[in-house]
Amino acid sequence: MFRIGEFSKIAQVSGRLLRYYDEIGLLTPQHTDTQTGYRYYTIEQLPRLNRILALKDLGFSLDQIAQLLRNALSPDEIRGMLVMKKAQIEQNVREEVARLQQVEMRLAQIENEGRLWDHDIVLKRVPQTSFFSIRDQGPLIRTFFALLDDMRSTLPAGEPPSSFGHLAVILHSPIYEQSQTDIELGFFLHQPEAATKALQAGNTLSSNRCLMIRELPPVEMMASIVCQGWEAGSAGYHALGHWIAANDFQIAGPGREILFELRPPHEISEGMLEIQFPVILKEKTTI
Amino acid sequence: MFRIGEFSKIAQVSGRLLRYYDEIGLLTPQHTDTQTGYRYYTIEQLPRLNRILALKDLGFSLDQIAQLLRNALSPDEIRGMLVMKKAQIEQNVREEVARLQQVEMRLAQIENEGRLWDHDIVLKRVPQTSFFSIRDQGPLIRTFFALLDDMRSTLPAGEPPSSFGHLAVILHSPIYEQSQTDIELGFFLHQPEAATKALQAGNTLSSNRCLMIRELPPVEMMASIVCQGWEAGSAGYHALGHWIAANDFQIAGPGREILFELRPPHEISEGMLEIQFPVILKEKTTI
DNA sequence: TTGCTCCTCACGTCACGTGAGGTGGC
DNA sequence: TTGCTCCTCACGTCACGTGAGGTGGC
Repeated sequence: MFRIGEFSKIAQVSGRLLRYYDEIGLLTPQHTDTQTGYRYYTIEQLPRLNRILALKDLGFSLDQIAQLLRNALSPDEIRGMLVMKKAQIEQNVREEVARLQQVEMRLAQIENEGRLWDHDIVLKRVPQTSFFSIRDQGPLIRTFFALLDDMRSTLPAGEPPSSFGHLAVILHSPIYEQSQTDIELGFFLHQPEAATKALQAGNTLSSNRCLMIRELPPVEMMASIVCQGWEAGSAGYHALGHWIAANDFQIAGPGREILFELRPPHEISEGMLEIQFPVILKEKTTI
Repeated sequence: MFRIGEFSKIAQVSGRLLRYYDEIGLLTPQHTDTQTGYRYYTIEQLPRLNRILALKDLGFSLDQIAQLLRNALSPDEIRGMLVMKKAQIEQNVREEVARLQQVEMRLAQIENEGRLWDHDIVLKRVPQTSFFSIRDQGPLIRTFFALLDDMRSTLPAGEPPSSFGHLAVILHSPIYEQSQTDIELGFFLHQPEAATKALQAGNTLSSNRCLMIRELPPVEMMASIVCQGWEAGSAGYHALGHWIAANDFQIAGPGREILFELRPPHEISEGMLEIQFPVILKEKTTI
């Protein structure tokens, strides 16, 4: 029998930790003096504590550890927990590596320019999103309004329901070809089910275009700038392009334009928008 | 001017987050109505919010972000923060990868044996430690007592000071060669400075052996078992050896014996001890 | 008797999420 | 007037660390 101090020294943990594990029932001392409240541990309890610490190190919560040690789980259930944990750790690794890239990028930037921020361009990660959209080709402005009309005609009362997010345009063709573009217009979806319902409502399009719901993949590095109005947006494109080149990035996919304000058609070009381009570090070319 | 709801929708964050950032002074609304308390934001504040979110994503705390955005830091200081952050993330990656290995090992184990734990053997990570030691070769038992005597003679009153940790033995030669072993005996150190002082006190050894303080490297995977007494310890060695082979590990360095109890010589072999061996996954041999 | 160890509260951590209960604006 | 949005508390999160203030054991 050891008092808490000895036991904590043997196990290389704090007394507070042992008291806490007692409190939550994870490791109850062999005996507790009812008079003094003193906790007494035995050496046979050390392996259990070691297991707890080992599982904690794997990233399990104390709650999960309690389950794992209660012997209430079948090997299959334990395997399930391990597989989930493995996937989670792999995800963590991917995230940390992405973070690392970003930090390295910032470091390079500060070497080049002496500061962390260029104008109002920010680099961020964008998670996976559902996108409810319609796509066509043609001259930029005309196609945009045609798609917008089509989209509106599918919405109840021409207004996007509250489960819809912002209006966005995905630019599938290079931006400098304004006469023959390939663009996709749609709404981000907070709850994809709501849109499915809208689709099922059976609204038909006046054109023979196709409504679709798809998942936009997550983007690790998205260079973005916010502009007020399409005129400023044009300048924004230039700034973004310059910034991307100056920081040794290259564009790695279709750009997006997010329209924060859904104004009536005649003044829609005054609304605020965000221009986004996914980027990756330019691979170094051998000389 | 946007009310908090609109601004939060534009920025894709919660209202609570904006209120919190206001509360800690990280992002104060352009204007707050003194009567109603309503917060009003402008579009010019969006880039700042985006920067905050981007830095948060890199793993900085809100406190650090506040510093970074206060423009109170020189480029050099910012670079310093980034370099530190980079090192930290790299450390995280290493840790996550080690975790991943451990989880994979557990998965293999549950496939093989149908349970997570074999007897009382646990696999754990052991951090770097300072070790205050003395080393010699010879028959195991005799050399052990000789080294222990030597070590005692250097300690004030023959007792280890409180800054010393447990007594341990490192087995530099294979354990089955009991007649001609190479062992290192010493104490783990909580505060290396204290031991340095002990060394400076100038105690000389009766033998011509050498006291040393060195850093034991961290061990990612340490297979360990706790036994009561040297007899049980002998069985412990067998169990460990069996377990290591059965789980496709191989021993990857000198083993350790940690003696938790420093009893008087005639009954020291009754004390509790932990046997440890660093292991790695056996590389798969091509058939 | 004097230290030393142990005890039980109870607050702090970090960045918000999540109600509760109440009010302003169209 | 009715919703809708906004407000301010205030508790909860997770696994303890860190005192404060008091008592038991040799």
